[in-house]
Order: sequence, then structure tokens, then C-alpha cells
Amino acid sequence: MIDIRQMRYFVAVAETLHFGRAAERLHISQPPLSRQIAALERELGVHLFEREQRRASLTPAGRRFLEDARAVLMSFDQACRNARLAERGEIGELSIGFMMHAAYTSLPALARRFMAGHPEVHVELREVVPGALADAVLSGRFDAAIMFNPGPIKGLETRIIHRERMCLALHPSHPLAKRTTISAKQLKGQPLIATPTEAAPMLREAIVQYCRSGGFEPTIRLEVELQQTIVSLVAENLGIALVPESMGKLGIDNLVQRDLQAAPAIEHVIAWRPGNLNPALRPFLDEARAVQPIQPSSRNQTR
Amino acid sequence: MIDIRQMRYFVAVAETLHFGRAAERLHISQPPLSRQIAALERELGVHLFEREQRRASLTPAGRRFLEDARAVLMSFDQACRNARLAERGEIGELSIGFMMHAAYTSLPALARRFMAGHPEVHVELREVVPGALADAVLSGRFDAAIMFNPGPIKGLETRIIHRERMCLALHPSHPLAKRTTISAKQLKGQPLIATPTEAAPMLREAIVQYCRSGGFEPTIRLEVELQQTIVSLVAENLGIALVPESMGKLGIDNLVQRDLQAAPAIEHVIAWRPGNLNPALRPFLDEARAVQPIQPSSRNQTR
DNA sequence: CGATCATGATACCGAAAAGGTATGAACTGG
DNA sequence: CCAGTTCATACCTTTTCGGTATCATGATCG
Repeated sequence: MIDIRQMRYFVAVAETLHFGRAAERLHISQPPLSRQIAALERELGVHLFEREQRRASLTPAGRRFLEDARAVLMSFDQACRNARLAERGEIGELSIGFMMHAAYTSLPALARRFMAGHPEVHVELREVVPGALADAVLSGRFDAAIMFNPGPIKGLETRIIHRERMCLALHPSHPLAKRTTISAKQLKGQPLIATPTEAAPMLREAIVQYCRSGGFEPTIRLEVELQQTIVSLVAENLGIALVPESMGKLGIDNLVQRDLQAAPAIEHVIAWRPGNLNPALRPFLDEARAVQPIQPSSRNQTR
Repeated sequence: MIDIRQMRYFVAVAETLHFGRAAERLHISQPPLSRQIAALERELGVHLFEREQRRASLTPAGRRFLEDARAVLMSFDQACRNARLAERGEIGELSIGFMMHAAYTSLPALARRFMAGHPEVHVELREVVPGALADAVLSGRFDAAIMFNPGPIKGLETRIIHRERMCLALHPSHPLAKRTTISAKQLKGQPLIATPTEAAPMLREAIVQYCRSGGFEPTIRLEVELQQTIVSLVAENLGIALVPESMGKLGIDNLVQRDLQAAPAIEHVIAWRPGNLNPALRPFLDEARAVQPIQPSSRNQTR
């Protein structure tokens, strides 16, 4: 009968694609590992690895099984942890990743509500650059994360919890600061400050798209990872930036914000891995429902 | 080390609360089972059962573990099945439960779209009385179901896919048939035909609520399980009924529908068990997103 | 109240399975 | 063609599992 150990062995081999190193990682010797994998393939009736010429690789069925096996192992381990935590009355620990923008918008209310309602849960909040959040949730590093809406990602469930418009941040002395509303065309030729694609892909994409709607490719003069740095640089008059409106809450001197015509909106979502058995996750997501953005669906839903 | 077999044993004992019968179900004798459970408790460091005087019962931690263990076992078995299916190129089988109302509204488009995009998936569609759907999904009988919105249910994720108003169905000769719009008050004293609470709790609830808003308790003269029967009986002039507007699509003779003032709306949701590893489920849910009801959230979401 | 029954735990044994070492087979690369 | 790498096989030892027999405890009933 197939058991969880064989799954662990399989994942180790699938991740290293090397029986020797996988065995090392599992603290067993190589021959038993080979035998267990062979037994697993025999019992499943499925070829998981392609063994051609000293190089192991996954078959399509193996890739499928790797995905599932990872999820099963995480659930399995979490189930054991849950039992121990439940025994001690600590219903759980919850680790939430978020990007800086959330710290000024949806996160504070959400965290406050949840922690008030669940005092026995230890909550870990950790700020990370937006681009790293999806992977961190998938790998189990975080139980949930607040990030820009990345569209559908395999293995992630998301729900929109905040939506805000972008605006233009600039130095008070900047010529464009005289206007109340600025159109995309007027940005042509202006030196922009923005995050690199890796740090916040969706935000960067929104900025580029908006510029294209004005008929030009944006000139990104400076790339910096942190949003705080972007606005400080704008306040130093080193360029202008398209930022979410909530950045105004930073209260930075020598910085003004102006409306954009047909301003692009950017959505914050809460993302989690379905199948995550952390008992504290579900109530947290339920709280997140309550802080949903201004959109009729949240009024109409009875849930 | 804890393994999947011990989890299976635990679930069997937890479900029967009887070591002897659990052992029988597992096709082993009782002593090894006792030993495995004891080992599991020792390795977890958690008391799962309260053994007092010939009666085994679950501790709170045991209940928690039972829930998780069931989910883990389902995922585990599905992972093995997935591997076999993937090997054969049949990416999957998907079984969908639905209530009769969905057959005239959201289901046809959804099923057609999904099957067109996933010809290799074998889809099983099965009609069931609405009240049985939630349990059928939780038990794994169906991968997903289309039902009336039951509000939050532990272990179920739901998404609204259809919303329609209720209307009044009556025989053309009925006095109320002369009016175009009927208020709740005017229904007072009228003999209603409706489903019993067990068959369609949410529908029944909506009807009762609407009558109360008219200041009276409804008189349900006839209770029948099937919606088709309800409208036939109305066509036989045995009473009137509050039914979803889409029932008109049945095209029944001697039946007319009239608008209700402040008509209650009833929502259809698609429900599934998060953690269900069936590879065909995710694409099906994605298709379901596309047939979301007339509500801004579906227009605004980029996903 | 004592005999009997029901139920889970313990003791002990043989069988199955897991892991370890040594070694073989197949391929690579100089 | 030989050394090196990498996975598979052979064989042995240890562990673990399930089975039978039996015990301890509390319930049930005449």
C-alpha cells in the first residue's frame, strides 16, 4: 500500500532529480530510495520518472503527481500540527505577508478585526516586496498575503479586498502641479520613477499601460524597489511617479498628488492556497470578506 | 513516524467510536488497531480519544484531527488517482450536482463552455434535490454543485453565479391573475404550494420571509419535493406558488406568472470543497467565473 | 451479589517490509 | 578504453506489523 513516506521520498527525488542527493536529504542511503520509488511506481501503475542515460526527469504524470504530493504533504503535516495546537488550546498561528501599500489601506482594519476576534491566534505580519508574495504563499511561507491582483495563478485562490485609483505624485514646483487633473498625453517625455518589474509586476504593468494609452512608451529614469523611496525621490524633485492614491497618507513634505484623467485602478487581493489546513486561515478570510471594497457584490452577498 | 495508514485507522475508529467494529471495517484484528492508535497518540503527543468505561469518545483535539485527517485522506487518494489519469491522458472526471432550477438557468451555458474547452474530461451531471447538495459536496460525492446560496458552510467555498427574482405562479382563472403586480399582503390567506424545508431550505425560507413581510404566516397547503410537480399542481389550479422566474421556461399550459412587489431574489451559487485536488475542478470553477451574474464585480475583475 | 459478556489493552510470535552494505550495469567523458 | 558517475540488484539485519491468546475492567442480568 502506498504511504506518505513514499510520497516524501518521491518529492525529494522529483525536486533534486538525483537519487543520491535526494537520499542524502532524506537521511537514508540511495538503494532503499530507489527501491521505494520503484515500488511507488509499481503500486501506482504509473511511470513517474524518465530514466534515460544517467539523467532522471519527470514524466507529465510525474509532474502532476509532484504538485498533488506537495499539497498532500503540507496538509498532512499541518493536520499533525493542528492536533497538537488544538490540544494546548492554541488554535493556531497565522502568518500573513503583505506589500507596503496594504499597510496604509486594507491591512490595519483587517488585522485589528481579526486579532480582536481571535486573541488566541498568534499572528505574524511581514512586509515583503509585492513580486515575492505569490511564491511565498505557494511555498507555504505565508498562509495568506495581500498583494496586487496578479490575475489567476495556478494553485492560488484570490479575492479582491481593495481597489484604489492611481494618481500622479510630483514636487510642488513641478510645472504639472499647477493643474488639478493631468491626462496621459501630458506625461509624455516626463522622467518617471517606478519599481522594477520583479518587485511589483502588476503595478509596473499598470503604469506602462497608462502611458501607452497616452500614445507613448514611458521613460523610466529611476528604478527603486521600495515605494517609500519612490515618493522620497519625487519629493527631492528627481522625477514624477504614478502611485496609488493611498500613498498620500505617508504625509511627506514637498510632495503633492494630482488626479489622472481616466485614472487606472489597481486592485489589492488577498491570496491563499486552497487546501491549506491552518485552522486560523478560514476565519481570517472570513474577516477579509467584511472589508471588501466598494462594490455591489459585497452588499448583495448574504454570506 | 506517523503515516497515512495510522490516519486511516484513526478515522475508522473516530467514525465508529468502537475499536472492534473499526478493526472489522479495516480488515484487521482489534489488537493491532489498538496498538496503532496508541502509537499515533504517542507520536502526536496528543490524546485523541477519551477512554472511559467501555465507551470511546473523541477529545476536542481528536475532533479537530478527524476533520483534517478526512481532508488529507481525500487529497491523498485523489493525488494517486490523478497520477493514473494523467498517465492515460484523461486529465480527469468531474462530477457536478445541481438542482432542477439550475438546469434552466446557469447550468447549460456553463456545462457547454466547459465541455467545449475540456473535451478530455468526462463530466457527470446529476440532478438532486437542493437540500442534499451541500452534504454531497462535503462527502466528496460531487466535486461541485449548483445550489441555492446557503450562506457560509464550514468546509465549503461558494461563489454566486446566478441571481433571479421570485414571481407568483398561478392558474389563468385565478382572481389575482388579473393584476400585473401583486404585493405580499395580497397573498394573505391564499393556499400555497411549496417544497418541504428538507428539500430546499433556502427557497422555503425566502417564501416564508416574503409572506411575513406582508404581515402574515403563510399557509402551505401542499408540500411536494419537485419543482416540476409544483407548477403542474398550480396549472391544475390546486393552489398558487412562489417560484423563481426562470420556471416560466418550462412552458406549461394553464400557468401564468405575475410580478411580485419587492420581489425577493434568490441566488444560485457554485459550491466546492477547497482542498479538492481533482485537476478538472479548477478549470470548471474558472469557467463558472465567466458566467457570473449581472453584478459589477464581474465587470471590474480583470481575472 | 456473583457469573457472564463486552471491550479495549498487553504479551508474544511469525511474517513482511524497511534500511544498510556490497556490487553490478549502463552510460559519460577524457 | 578506463575512471567516474549514477541508478539498480542482491543479500543480510533490524524494525514493524498483524495475528492469536490472554488479561483487566466495568456492565449486565439472573
